[in-house]
Amino acid sequence: MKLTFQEYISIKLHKTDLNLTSYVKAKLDPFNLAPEQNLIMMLLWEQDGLSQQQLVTKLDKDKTNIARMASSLEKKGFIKRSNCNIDRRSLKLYLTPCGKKLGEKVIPIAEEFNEVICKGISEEELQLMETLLEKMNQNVREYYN
Amino acid sequence: MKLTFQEYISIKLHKTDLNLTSYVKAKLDPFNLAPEQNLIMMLLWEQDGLSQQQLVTKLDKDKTNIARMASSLEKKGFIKRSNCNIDRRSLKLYLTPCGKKLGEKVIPIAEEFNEVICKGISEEELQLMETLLEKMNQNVREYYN
DNA sequence: CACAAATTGTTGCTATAGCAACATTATTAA
DNA sequence: TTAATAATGTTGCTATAGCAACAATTTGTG
Repeated sequence: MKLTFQEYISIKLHKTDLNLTSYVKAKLDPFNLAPEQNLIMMLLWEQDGLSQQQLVTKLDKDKTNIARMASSLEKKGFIKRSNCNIDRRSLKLYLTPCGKKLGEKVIPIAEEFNEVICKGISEEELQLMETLLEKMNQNVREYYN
Repeated sequence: MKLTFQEYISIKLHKTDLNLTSYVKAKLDPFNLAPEQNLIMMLLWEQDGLSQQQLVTKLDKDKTNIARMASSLEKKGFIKRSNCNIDRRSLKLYLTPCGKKLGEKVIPIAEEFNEVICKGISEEELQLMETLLEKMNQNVREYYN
């Protein structure tokens, strides 16, 4: 079955993701915070003192990215990195006062963003969407093995 | 309403997109073709001789990216770029014999990929997913204006 | 305990992704 | 028809994104 370019679900998904990311980027620009860096901050606002490796697991990203984003966040003064006493290989990320204050401004924006994109979408539809996304992830994982 | 990190639909969408892209990347690596470059090729296999500006519109990307990817595809020998006679600002992209032959191998892979990720998902569910993705795009567009 | 293996993080590389500023060409307006 | 404006593409910048190779540290095995 020959598909047209527009028919690939992965392409639509990709475009939507880029579109949403671009919107987030614009919203966060005034705070000197890039979208992916914000994901790290979101996790730290939930739980301070995570290690880079923990962020790798939670964000499902390469350790290289995490290291560079963390370094960038440190340069901006939002976090401090310090070596873990128990495992001296490990770097832990701690919010600075500046980073904590940032959360008070940015978290409401993140929640508003979520409301905006979900407007007119029912709880059931949202739930199904999550299920389908997870199903796709699983399909890919299975195919790898 | 305070959301947990895992509850943001945009984050799940983003992760799924990255996961799918990473899979595509691995599948296309043997062909010396990056995922986004492949999108350009897909469009050219459908219709040869598109201009960079046409690709910008179809792919919803910045012209900078298109220019650089097109340049890369040209270096790899899959396409040739030539100035349009009617509008001399415009660059048109044409498949080389090598680029045409590539399509015979890669298009089946793209279709197989689509089947893999859609496994166990019904036509109705897929349709709803597309509708919801479009709805989210629309929500963002409206909020911009 | 000593050495092999795994873990954690960094550096260097390439590929997206988009903004701003610019050059060239085409179109529109006065 | 000339001048202002649009459109098309390029260059330079920053931010993801992930691979390979490496260094430092910890863990596991003999």
